[in-house]
Amino acid sequence: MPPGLQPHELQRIDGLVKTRRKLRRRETLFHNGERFTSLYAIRTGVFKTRVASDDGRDQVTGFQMAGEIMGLDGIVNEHHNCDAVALEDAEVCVIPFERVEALSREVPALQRHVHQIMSREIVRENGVMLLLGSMRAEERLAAFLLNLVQRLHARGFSRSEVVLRMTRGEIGSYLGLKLETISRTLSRFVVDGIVEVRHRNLRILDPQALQCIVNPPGR
Amino acid sequence: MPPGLQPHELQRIDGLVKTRRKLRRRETLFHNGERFTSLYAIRTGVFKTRVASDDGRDQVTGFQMAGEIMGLDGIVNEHHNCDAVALEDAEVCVIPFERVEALSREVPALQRHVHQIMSREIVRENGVMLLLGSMRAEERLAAFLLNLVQRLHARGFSRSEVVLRMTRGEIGSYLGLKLETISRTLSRFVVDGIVEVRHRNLRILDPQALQCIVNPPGR
DNA sequence: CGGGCCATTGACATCCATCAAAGCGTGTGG
DNA sequence: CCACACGCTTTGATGGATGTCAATGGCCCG
Repeated sequence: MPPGLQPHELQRIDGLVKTRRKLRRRETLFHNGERFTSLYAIRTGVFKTRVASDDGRDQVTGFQMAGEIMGLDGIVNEHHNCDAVALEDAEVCVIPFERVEALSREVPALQRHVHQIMSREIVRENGVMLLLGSMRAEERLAAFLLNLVQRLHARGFSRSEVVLRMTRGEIGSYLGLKLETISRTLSRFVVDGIVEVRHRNLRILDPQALQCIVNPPGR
Repeated sequence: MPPGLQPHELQRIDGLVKTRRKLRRRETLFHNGERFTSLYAIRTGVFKTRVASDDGRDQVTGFQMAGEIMGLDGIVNEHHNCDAVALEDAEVCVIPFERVEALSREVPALQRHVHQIMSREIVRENGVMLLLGSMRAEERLAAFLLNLVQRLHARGFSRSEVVLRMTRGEIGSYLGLKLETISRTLSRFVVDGIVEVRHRNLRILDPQALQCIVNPPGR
């Protein structure tokens, strides 16, 4: 939601949402190649988005959580360019893009908001490129964990405890690493007293140590 | 330029361009952290964009050429999030973003066009993530070369000959590899009769072979 | 004409992938 | 409600791809 709106504008923006859609774990919200009509705002649950190359390799391009928007990749070709899969039972708002375009012609604050959301996604992907292109396994995982708790904390969750909704393999795909490397690197963090791990429950004991791994002081 | 416009609309869109700006090789069009006011459309020349981590590592996030738009990353925070550097003498159109927003409220075709440009950039970055996350050095370089000639060909240049405007180091940064790896991999392509290389002049002898490297038949 | 950047190539090191095996949970069906 | 099976995770051993360090050579630009 864009900030600082008049009540009547707020009401109209509320009206953008056509329906809500519930998904069970593993269900896909949209598929690569599917016709694009709507954006999706996550109400509850965590999703992953992934792209695939022709020969079957795939790459997780992001993990999305409450309040985040999916489907922006579909605008350019009128067809979605990735899959969006629910990692747990979830609910999304369906927002027909035509309505977004129509209303944002009339409400500059909404127009600005849409541009910012798309720009934010571009900036996020720039960061992932930096991570994939120049960081080592330890650094990638540390950056991932910090990003995850930071986003969860912004949503009112603990600053230190996380329940991972994704598998080691999915984390690995996102970070350009194999699942064994994720597992091993996590184990090393445990030995070093940086995190506690029990299955998918993770507690960050020493966030500063993670920060140091991401940003080696002398370099 | 968006397609299918009325003459008077075309004229107004022409009016979006405030000024032009010429740059010499190595000059930067905008810096990370600089206040964002405008988008830039390339008229001539090739640019690179790059982001940097706090500790000084940097990552080339793209190479841009005539007709492409730079600066979209600046919208979200009102500040640019990367550097844009001319790789050769170049000229750009300066397009104040406020005007874009104002006019696209009145001209739906322009609004649509802006959305598509941003979405296209998101899709492009998805592809780079796939490349960085899951491809081997040979595959990355083959994909890079094919993408380059394809974009040059779309601009009326040869389908097989390229003058690389960037160094091996810059290609390596973009592809998440070291410059020695780029050099070695190129040399291997030469030995295999796939390309000819003389300094920055490159001729693709066997595009199908490159395509096969990108997309290994059995996988 | 000279200097510095860029590129090439070799030798070696390192990190991560691969292959493999075993343990643990979870959830599903009987 | 219990038991089994499958998926996920962990851990070890090994290998391969790419990074690192180093030296040389060639252009291009000044």
